[in-house]
Amino acid sequence: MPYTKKHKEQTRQKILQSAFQLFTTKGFDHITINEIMKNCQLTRGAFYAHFTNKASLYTESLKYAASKSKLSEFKENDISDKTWLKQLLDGYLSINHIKGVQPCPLGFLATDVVTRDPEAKLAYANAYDGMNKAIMAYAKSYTECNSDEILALTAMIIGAVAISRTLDDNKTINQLLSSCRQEAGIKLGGI
Amino acid sequence: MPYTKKHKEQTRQKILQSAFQLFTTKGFDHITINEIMKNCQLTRGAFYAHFTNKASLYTESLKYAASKSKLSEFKENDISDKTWLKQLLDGYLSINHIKGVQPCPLGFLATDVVTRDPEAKLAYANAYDGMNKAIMAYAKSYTECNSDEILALTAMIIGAVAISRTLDDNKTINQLLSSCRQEAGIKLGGI
DNA sequence: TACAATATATGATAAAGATCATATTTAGAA
DNA sequence: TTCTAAATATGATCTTTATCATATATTGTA
Repeated sequence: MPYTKKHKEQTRQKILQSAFQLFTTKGFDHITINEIMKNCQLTRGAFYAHFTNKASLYTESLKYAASKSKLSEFKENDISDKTWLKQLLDGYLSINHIKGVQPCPLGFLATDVVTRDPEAKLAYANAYDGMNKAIMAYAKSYTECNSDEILALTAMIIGAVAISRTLDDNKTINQLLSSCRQEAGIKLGGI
Repeated sequence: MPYTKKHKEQTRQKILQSAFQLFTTKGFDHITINEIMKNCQLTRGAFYAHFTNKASLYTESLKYAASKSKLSEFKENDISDKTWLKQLLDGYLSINHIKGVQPCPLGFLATDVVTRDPEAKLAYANAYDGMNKAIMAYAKSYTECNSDEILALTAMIIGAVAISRTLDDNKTINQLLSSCRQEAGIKLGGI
């Protein structure tokens, strides 16, 4: 009985993490299984001991990321102060986020996921739902916003990330991000 | 001297139109040159008499669409009434738009364009700039909005389109679109 | 109507990359 | 230390598709 189950599970998670980072920043079609495996010090062949194919890895990596997301953590905590909002805005709408540090799939894969299989789209939709729920929960404590206003707010935040990533000029990006931080802050009762 | 220049130009435009429709709805990597040509009753081989390669077709089709966009028309007209806003919101934030009728690349290609070459990104950035300018021009007449607020508004609108396309449930889509129409309408001085 | 130049179509090539089949390595247990 | 089953690596295959090379079709003009 070589290798402990723990070891395999750890390897699996390394692959998921690697895949998530690369898929979100480059998109499904621009990343090879080779690259994903190399990125976590493994090789192509090992892949198929863990996943059936590339498409399922994509879906699994989305689920994996959602399960580790800070957004869901926030939801569980009793939100007791406004630091959550500040963290959200400063983290999500930041140049660091745009450049790929802890990317959120909602903004990064908004177009990419459209052409994926139903499972992948479902994973994306669940993450989207989670984000809305988390912000709605916050808004309930601190604002008079109804859920429609939160839907629009979420679209703005995700849109800002998606658009920022298409732009080359950092000044333009910062202006966009700053505008959206400002608007979101106001809408959510101040930071 | 067979074929008039006009004929070649018309063929070129047919290809551009076909490419734009297919690229925007499916993304660069999920459309083959074959499909683009078949979609306008031509075949693969004819393609290279008009364009050097697939990447340049993508860029050209973005420019082509931008040049025909209603957004730029709006900018040129003296905006004399509020029908422009109504048309924008009802057209852009509509299920018809989401489903691919006259797709706008800003929402449809937000992620896709990130991995394209600099020329394609520039074409996208120009279209984005055009949209902002058009809405800013409108806002100047009808609201007290500053340009930062318009940047956030545009992000919301584009984000709403991008997210809607990822979702399968029409009810959810309509709710999102309706929320954003509502918010945008208020922000821009009522419809 | 026949020609010429260009547009279009067809067949060939070649590269990339997902997946499969097989070989090798690893580490825990006897 | 040796053995074994699972994990990992390597090599081979096969499909897809962009692009190239060549052949055919078209149409305005003489």
